[in-house]
Amino acid sequence: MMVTGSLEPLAQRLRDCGIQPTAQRLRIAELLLAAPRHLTAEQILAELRTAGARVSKATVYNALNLFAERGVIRQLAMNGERAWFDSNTAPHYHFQDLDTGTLTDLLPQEVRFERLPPPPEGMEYAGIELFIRLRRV
Amino acid sequence: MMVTGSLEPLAQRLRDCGIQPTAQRLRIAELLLAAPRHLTAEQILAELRTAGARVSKATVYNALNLFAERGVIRQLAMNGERAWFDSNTAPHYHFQDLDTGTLTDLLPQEVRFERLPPPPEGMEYAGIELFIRLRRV
DNA sequence: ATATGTGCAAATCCTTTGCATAGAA
DNA sequence: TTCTATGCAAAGGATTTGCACATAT
Repeated sequence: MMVTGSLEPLAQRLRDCGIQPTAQRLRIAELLLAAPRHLTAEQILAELRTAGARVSKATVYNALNLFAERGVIRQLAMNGERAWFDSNTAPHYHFQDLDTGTLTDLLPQEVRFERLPPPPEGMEYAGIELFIRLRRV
Repeated sequence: MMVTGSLEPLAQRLRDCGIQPTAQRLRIAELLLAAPRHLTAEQILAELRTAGARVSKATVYNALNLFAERGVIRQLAMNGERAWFDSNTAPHYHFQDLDTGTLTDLLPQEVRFERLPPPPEGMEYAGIELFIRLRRV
């Protein structure tokens, strides 16, 4: 798709990841990447529709999976619940409020490891997922 | 239920957690607690049935949720996938093989934090979940 | 022209629920 | 008896899939 104006940098970013910047994908990317956010697929669909966009649920899931696979966003693991998508792909970790399920980014400098195990023979690190679960006192 | 023999210590452990040691619960607990393991609900159901036990899926889920709630086992969060139940409730972390989904325990001394953030106002730590994701080189 | 993406509805997977029956206290 | 657990099948929620149509290169 031919993209002009303020969306061009976003389109280029998708192209750089080998993703065709279609209209729907741009809207989804815009939503997530405008600011660092944690959103579920349903939240994204709802926001897009409220904003008057014509998008289907399948397309939202397709786009999110594709983005995550190409490293544009990060998919976060929750206990059995729905998946959250994080536009912050820099290494960072999360607080998780057990009462509300809400995620909060930790600053990278707030967590530091003194020791980590070497990967087993023939394997390499693909990422570190760290949740600090919180409950109300 | 009246329990005798080798299952008595297990039954007592359940009672200590306020869980009635029924026949089904004992079989499920036995499966998980005989050795440290990571199992899904379906795997447990399959193992029990192969072993000739008469258990329903609902009972397996009920028991696992109850055990996890009472701290007998730990439920692990995976990316959108099904839940895994871990019989090791001591603080520890995991390797996760992204190709197979398999989890491996890390020894507590293999990970050490040099710095962790203080919990936000009015909140307290409820646990730390750490997955080191691995891929084949 | 050919490959790729989209929308819709139906299908699938995992987990929970409702309710009648069985078992424990 | 009274409370709790079990089994079954059906319901539920999140995500994927199949396929016809639309859009991109």
